[in-house]
Amino acid sequence: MTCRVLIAEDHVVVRQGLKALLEREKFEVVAEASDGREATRMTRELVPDVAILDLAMPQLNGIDATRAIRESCPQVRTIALTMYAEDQYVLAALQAGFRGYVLKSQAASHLVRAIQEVCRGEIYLSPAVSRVVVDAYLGRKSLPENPLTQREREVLQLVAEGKTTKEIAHTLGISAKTAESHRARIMRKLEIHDTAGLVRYAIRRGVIQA
Amino acid sequence: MTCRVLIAEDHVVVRQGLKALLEREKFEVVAEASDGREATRMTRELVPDVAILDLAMPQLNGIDATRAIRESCPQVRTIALTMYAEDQYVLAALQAGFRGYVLKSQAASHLVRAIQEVCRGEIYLSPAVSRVVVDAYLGRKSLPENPLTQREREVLQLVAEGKTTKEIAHTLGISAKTAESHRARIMRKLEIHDTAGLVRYAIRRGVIQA
DNA sequence: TCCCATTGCCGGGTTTTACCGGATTGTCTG
DNA sequence: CAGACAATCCGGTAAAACCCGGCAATGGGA
Repeated sequence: MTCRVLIAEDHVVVRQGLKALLEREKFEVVAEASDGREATRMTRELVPDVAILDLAMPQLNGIDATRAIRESCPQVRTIALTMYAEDQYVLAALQAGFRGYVLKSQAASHLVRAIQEVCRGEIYLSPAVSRVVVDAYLGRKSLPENPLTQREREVLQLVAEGKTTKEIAHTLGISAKTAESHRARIMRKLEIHDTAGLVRYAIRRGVIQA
Repeated sequence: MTCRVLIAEDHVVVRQGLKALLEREKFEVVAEASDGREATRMTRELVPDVAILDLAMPQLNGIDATRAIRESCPQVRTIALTMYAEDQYVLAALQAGFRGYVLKSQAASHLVRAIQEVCRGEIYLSPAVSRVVVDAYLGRKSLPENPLTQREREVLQLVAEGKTTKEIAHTLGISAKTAESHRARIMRKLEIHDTAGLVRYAIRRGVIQA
């Protein structure tokens, strides 16, 4: 079976690299798009079997592009190709109708496999993200944005600003031990186990600026 | 002329895509690295003609990797491959000794051209970044002085990535005590006295991404 | 040539973090 | 009302981070 593929990815070098790779694997790359809007338009015109979409694209992101594609061409299956493994992206992608989710940090063979499976009507998830989905199912919770409570976010911010536990306790008018528990619970929830990780998380989430 | 190339890029799919692309163009890809440290080690072992380095890599970023490469293998020419067109990255890259600077948003032909030029001893800049360089020359715009030494920046990056002192020592092949003194010296120089502050500094300076 | 910056190493100290337990109160919701 | 969860507090331990000295080899620049 020859599988007709569309690639949407804003970095041209990367996109052409993917194309070379897929062609070597005997897929037929029928179109390349630089942004989500172009991707939806080309999909309508050419109706590929599979559309591979980067999530981070100008004009229209991959999530919304898939929603658009599912409306106009429901028979076209889409695969997300991204560097993000965080649950908010994964769950949002699945809700939008992606049939595959592949991390850029995985080997190319994963992408090849994903295309084959999705083309056959199956679902393909990168191993690292399967866990996220199972967790979400078991918890019956599509974690909204932020699993942290108000109080925990306050503590997170102060930690990320470089305050010691003692200073945090003083600022919030609680005991040092309590501040410590908050910090510990934050770490458990986020599965981050060092201060540096908390700081990076806080910056990514916009809790503080670098 | 066959050009022996090393590719360093942390996202495996992207890296393998680039490899497929370059091999189609008859370059010989002699090595692939997932981080800057691996890239410098492989460069020493295999001495390629050209090393293509992503700027954003774990363990050791592309800028510092090029510095290291220029010390141990000055005959190896390096090309930066990145999504960043901001002057701080471009100028820092040139100061570090990169002979080529290609944006991921450019067509693959630019990368091919860059490899050919650089291999021949020339300099290659993506059109969009040439402007930055000329501006900097005309305006005598230079980067804010970075008070840290190469070694200190390496330690800083690892600290900001959440590595413990012991892990840093192991990574760099030095004693834990030495790693500790580096960290202490960094803190004294920058007048930053906590990990969180170091992480924010590292992100501001582009040593790591959030 | 002499000096200084850099890098690496060591001892010995205090403070803070990270992780392990457990407990109480109030609120909101099914 | 029961159960879940948020927020608070507490004790203990081992590891790590932080801070203070000093010392030695190196190699390049004044």
